[in-house]
Amino acid sequence: MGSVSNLGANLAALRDHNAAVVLGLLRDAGEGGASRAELAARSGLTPQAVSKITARLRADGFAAEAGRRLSTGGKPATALRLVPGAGRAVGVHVERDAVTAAVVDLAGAVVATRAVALSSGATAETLVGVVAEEVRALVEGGGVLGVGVAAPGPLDHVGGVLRDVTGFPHWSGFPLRDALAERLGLPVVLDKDTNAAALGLLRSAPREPGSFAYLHLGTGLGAGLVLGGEVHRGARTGAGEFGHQVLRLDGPPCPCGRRGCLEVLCLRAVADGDTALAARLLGVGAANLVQLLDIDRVLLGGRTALADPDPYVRGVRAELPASVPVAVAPGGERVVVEGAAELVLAPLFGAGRAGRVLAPAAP
Amino acid sequence: MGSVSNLGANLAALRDHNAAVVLGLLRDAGEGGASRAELAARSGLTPQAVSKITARLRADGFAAEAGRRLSTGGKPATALRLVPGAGRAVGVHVERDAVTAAVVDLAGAVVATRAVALSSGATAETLVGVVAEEVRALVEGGGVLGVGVAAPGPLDHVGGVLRDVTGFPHWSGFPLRDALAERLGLPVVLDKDTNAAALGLLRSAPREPGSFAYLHLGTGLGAGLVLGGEVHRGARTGAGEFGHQVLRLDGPPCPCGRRGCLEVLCLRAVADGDTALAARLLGVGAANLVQLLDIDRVLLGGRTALADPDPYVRGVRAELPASVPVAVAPGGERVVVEGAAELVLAPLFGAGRAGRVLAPAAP
DNA sequence: GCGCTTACGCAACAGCGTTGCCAAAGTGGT
DNA sequence: ACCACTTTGGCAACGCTGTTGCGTAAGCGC
Repeated sequence: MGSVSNLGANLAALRDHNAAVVLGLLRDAGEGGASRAELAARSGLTPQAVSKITARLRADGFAAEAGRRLSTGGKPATALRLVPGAGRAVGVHVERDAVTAAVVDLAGAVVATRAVALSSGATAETLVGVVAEEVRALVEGGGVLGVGVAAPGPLDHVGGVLRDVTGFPHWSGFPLRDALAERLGLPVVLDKDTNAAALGLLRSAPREPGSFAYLHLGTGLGAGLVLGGEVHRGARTGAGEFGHQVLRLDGPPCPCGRRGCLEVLCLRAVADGDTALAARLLGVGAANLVQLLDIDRVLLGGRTALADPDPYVRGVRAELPASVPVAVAPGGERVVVEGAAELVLAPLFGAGRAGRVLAPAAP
Repeated sequence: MGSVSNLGANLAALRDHNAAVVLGLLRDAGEGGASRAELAARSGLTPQAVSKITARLRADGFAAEAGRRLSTGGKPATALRLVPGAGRAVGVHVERDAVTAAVVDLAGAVVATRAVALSSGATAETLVGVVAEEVRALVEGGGVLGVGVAAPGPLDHVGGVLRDVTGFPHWSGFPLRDALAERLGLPVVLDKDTNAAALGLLRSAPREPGSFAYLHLGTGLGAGLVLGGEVHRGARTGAGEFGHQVLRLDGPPCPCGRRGCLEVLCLRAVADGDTALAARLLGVGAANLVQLLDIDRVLLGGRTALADPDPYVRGVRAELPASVPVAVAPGGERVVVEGAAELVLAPLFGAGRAGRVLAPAAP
């Protein structure tokens, strides 16, 4: 079977799982909160189980009562809500020329932001220093659960190692996650910028169907894929190489070694100012992807697409079935930083762990 | 978060999960079986928990002791193995011109097979009758857990409904699963033929990495995708439309409404006898897919590919990174029937349910 | 024969969600 | 005002889970 779900589960895992499920429902419920009975209905747990679980969450400070609802014919429900301040996470967006960081509370609201430019020839050590400095400035309040770092791909999410980032060959192989974790004394998660964006978008629209593609058109062309409510990374975090699909056999050569890649064609059209062609190409690639994976909707982002979004939305929409909505990713560039923070928060809420819902027994 | 994993879990779910995990490990262990200590190490469960779980499995007839291992310095281990005869499943492969069925035991071994031709204008009711007849002839021994049906797409796996199967427009919308289930009095699962094949291949090589693509080149061109050890179907079982990716902008029109689809180009090359071109086209499509999803390996199947496999394997391999192995899917056409049976068996062994490892409490 | 290691079961246990029951607090009919 | 009813939610006892501590079986090496 799979390499992952061969794992047994114990009572502690059961408890943690249910706590995360309830916490996730509380977060999705937002400001209004949710009553114990609602939580029971949505989770499939018994009302009594929910009472016990929420009692633990309240004792730990993660949840609190928040007034009464109107009666629906019986005793009025007591609303419970997430206590946003019970924990924080830092998201860091590493770009080729800048580092942006933000602290986010449990509800996903941005508490503070920082940004700093990155000199063009920065070494990996310099990068660690800059990021550590930004994070330190943000975590002074304490209560920070961890740091999520979104960086340009390719990279290794599992190992936390950078690969051959275009323009920064000397970063290749650098264990950014562990270096940062040691320097900061905090847990660190590393992922591709497009994956972080997809995670952020997943968070901001939890009620939407389970799969979408975030297409990022900036200096390159990549994608973040959410399949079945989970970010799909692939074994080596290599998924999302959306730009390197061949759309024109024997087309112009691409640095990746093949010919007629979407990225080459599309970026050339952008350079030529032919936005309509670029949009059409993007649409054809999106249609390939949507057909292949049966994806529910498409979101566009990236500096180039955001600078003049309408023709891209129209062009992509024209190539897709009418059943697949196309829109600009809300939040602009901000989704990457927030998604990076979400890399830390998601496990608390029972997301991002479908394959390992139940961890093995502690050693 | 996802639409699926908002579900809480109770002790019954915990027990079932662990039982399935252990049963899956026993099946993967094959003839030789596995000791309780090995099961404990692989599952992460306590040895004592494994003892209890295997005691239940033995009491239910699913597992049995199978001799002693050699000592490794202490008390020799007692091997446990799956009892293959404890349950059976029927797999049915519906093609446009034939129906094949097979009974399979818990270990996946084929116990009996049947095949019958299907007249070209068969109605959906005729199909139900033919399939029911084949299944009835096979289940006489009893102990059958369910029936898995693999049919040409598109179809709806969740609803168990056929869609517009090429050449059989009158099948569209027919609820094959429920019709069969009622007629047979057995649980029925319906899935696309390519997905069944992928599931069968996943079963036959459980130790391999977690993702692969099964590319099926026959009268059409489709794919079965296994991502992270799970078959990826998409929300509407529409995933795997591998043949309708555009490889040549403004190429020849395709019945799907677009132009330059891989399927059109590839089938035309096949019709022209230009196997090398067909193979190269298949390879380019495969490379697009491998890059997009970070897939570990590629398996080829389908009548056309199997008739003359070498050029296809070579052609596809030439377009892929060297790190991605390409091979002919072992078992030929047989994988579809066996995979269909696996649709029934997989849930017993803890596979195919990563998103719903823990079911909600019983109503 | 002795010490050591490994495999595994028995018994007591802590902790999980469940069940049965009851109190609280509204609505709506009379 | 009163009563019947509905809905919310807690308390206590319970059944069942995997865990822990310890004892026993059964091999190896010296």
